Amino acid sequence: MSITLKDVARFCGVDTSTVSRALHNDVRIKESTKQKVQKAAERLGYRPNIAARLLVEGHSHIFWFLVPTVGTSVDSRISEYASSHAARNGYDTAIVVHHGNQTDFERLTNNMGSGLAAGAIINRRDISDISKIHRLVEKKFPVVFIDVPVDSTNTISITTDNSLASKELVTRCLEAKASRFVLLFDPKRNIVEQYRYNAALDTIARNGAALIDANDPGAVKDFFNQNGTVAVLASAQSEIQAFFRSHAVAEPGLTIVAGCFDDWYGEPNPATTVFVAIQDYRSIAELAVDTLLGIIQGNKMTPMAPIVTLPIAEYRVVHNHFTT
Amino acid sequence: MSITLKDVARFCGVDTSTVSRALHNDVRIKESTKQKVQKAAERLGYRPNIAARLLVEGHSHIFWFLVPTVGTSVDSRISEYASSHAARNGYDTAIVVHHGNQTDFERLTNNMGSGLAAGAIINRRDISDISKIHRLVEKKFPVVFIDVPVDSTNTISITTDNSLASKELVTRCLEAKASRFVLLFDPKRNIVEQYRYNAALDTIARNGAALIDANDPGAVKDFFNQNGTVAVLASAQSEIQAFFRSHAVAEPGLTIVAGCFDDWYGEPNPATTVFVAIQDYRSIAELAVDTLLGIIQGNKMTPMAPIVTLPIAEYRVVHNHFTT
DNA sequence: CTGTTAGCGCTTTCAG
DNA sequence: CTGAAAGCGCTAACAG
Repeated sequence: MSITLKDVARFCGVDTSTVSRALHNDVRIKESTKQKVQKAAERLGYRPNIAARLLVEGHSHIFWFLVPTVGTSVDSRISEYASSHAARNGYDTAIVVHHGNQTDFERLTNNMGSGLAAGAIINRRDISDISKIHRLVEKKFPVVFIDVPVDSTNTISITTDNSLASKELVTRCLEAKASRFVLLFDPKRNIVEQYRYNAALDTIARNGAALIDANDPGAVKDFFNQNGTVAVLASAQSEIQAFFRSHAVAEPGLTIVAGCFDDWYGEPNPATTVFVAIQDYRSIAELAVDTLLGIIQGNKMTPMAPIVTLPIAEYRVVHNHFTT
Repeated sequence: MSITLKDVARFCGVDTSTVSRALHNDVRIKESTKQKVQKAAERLGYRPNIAARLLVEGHSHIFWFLVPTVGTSVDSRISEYASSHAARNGYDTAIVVHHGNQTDFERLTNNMGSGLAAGAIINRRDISDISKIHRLVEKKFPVVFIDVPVDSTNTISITTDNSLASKELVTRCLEAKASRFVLLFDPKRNIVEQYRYNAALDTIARNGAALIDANDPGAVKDFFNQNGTVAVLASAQSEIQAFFRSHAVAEPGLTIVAGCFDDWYGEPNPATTVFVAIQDYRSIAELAVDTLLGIIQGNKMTPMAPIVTLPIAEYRVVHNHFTT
């Protein structure tokens, strides 16, 4: 068995409550006993039993960060910032993966509600049914949604202004003289894709550029076989790259540009330039944590909109260093 | 307040112990009361208080996966597999980030030892002082190290056979006719880099190929300005890419190949081919989880070596689709 | 300044 | 088959 308060108390010849208070730096405890107790605790290797503390206090100091997967830029960056910011406020962060799997999601949701977590930041991407969460929220469990918003009056979502970002990416491509576009956003996948698709579509139409259907092989072939400048837009690098690899040919008179979100690794070939909308991970994370803290402390000072959208942090431009 | 055992008990007109047993499907409870209790618990929305359960049972069913950062391939892949495999064995996994920061690492280590975690899988990359962990291990806290091994008799580490992998990468480059090498491994950074560096060095020397010093600007310039085939090896894509971008020129008579670990995104230009050693994330993860379970169950059946090395899962070859 | 006491919600003997 | 009672380790009134 490990060392408990009782052991330290016996060792020091005081009561457990005195030890507890001494270790919490209670002002009422004499400095000398504090020293004595703290030394003893250190020497005996005392570690508080979190479960017992939790049971008494009724709430933990751990946030859960519920994500579909680690390993995507959004989730990993936001969780890094969130865990740092939470730590600054005395909370630890546990990142928990739901694999986009409804069963896992609900099991984890149950566990959250069982007192292990003080609150949760949730990316519900790939999860369709979040009624369990709504039940938790009704029971005052603090929850903030992130990235993929939820449209409901009693929840708060924090996300990037995807419409604005998508519009900006199209604009950059237009400035780079693109006159024909392929959009790889899938509006049926989720609301984020939908925003990105619609805004891009709208901007393309407004500027009289041409939209080519990515699913029409003839049109796509034609897309890469004319002169001029073309643009390919998607949420992720991998989608653009897969599209290039299955369709693109390096034509002398053709210039290819691309636009995507979050990140671009490796060289952009055959594209000459890629515009990358880097989300403001830090602001999203810190706002999520602050909001969660506000809810926990019953802070109704700042009545927030159900969905808060933040602008893109930076439009990074990746150039081709090794021309095709 | 939330619904407790007592509430359910009162609602059913039975004792709390009966409710507890009914919900655990205890054989001694009459089928009819079981039904009644389970229905009531469901209807009232009863959720067990994990803290209370933990307090009496003395151990949780949560593994901690302690990583320097999420967002690198190794950590994210392994944690995905580990969390799935743990779930199959009735354990949840919390991924906790130590940011390669000694203070965070030790605080989290303390928390682990406080009963919240049943055991931990640790990637101690970027953490120099792990004496706290050794103390935990002495107190029988189940720990398995992963990726970056620890050489000590009372801990178990699971890692890739980096020497073998590095040797293989060099061999592939040699087969691709590379005669001059640059190694970007940093043997001073950690033991993994050291293994990779030494094995590569050895294989290059054995085969009579030339090693060029990456820190000598003149030598590097010369490296890219001769005809023939050259190879650049590193642990991560980003290092190779940065090296290319600051030094490489596309020369007609020069062929560039590269070798690295874990992943390659985007196009490989100016390299024509990249050999990627993909670690066996799944085996590493599952072995780590199984080992942890073994330790927890006091399973001394399989006396393991302190460091277990696994072979690479796959050598992926990435070709240049859009030639320079 | 410190000890006594009660109780957090649950599991688990021990009785019956 | 079920109830009574103890106790996990800790915190927080309440006394003194």
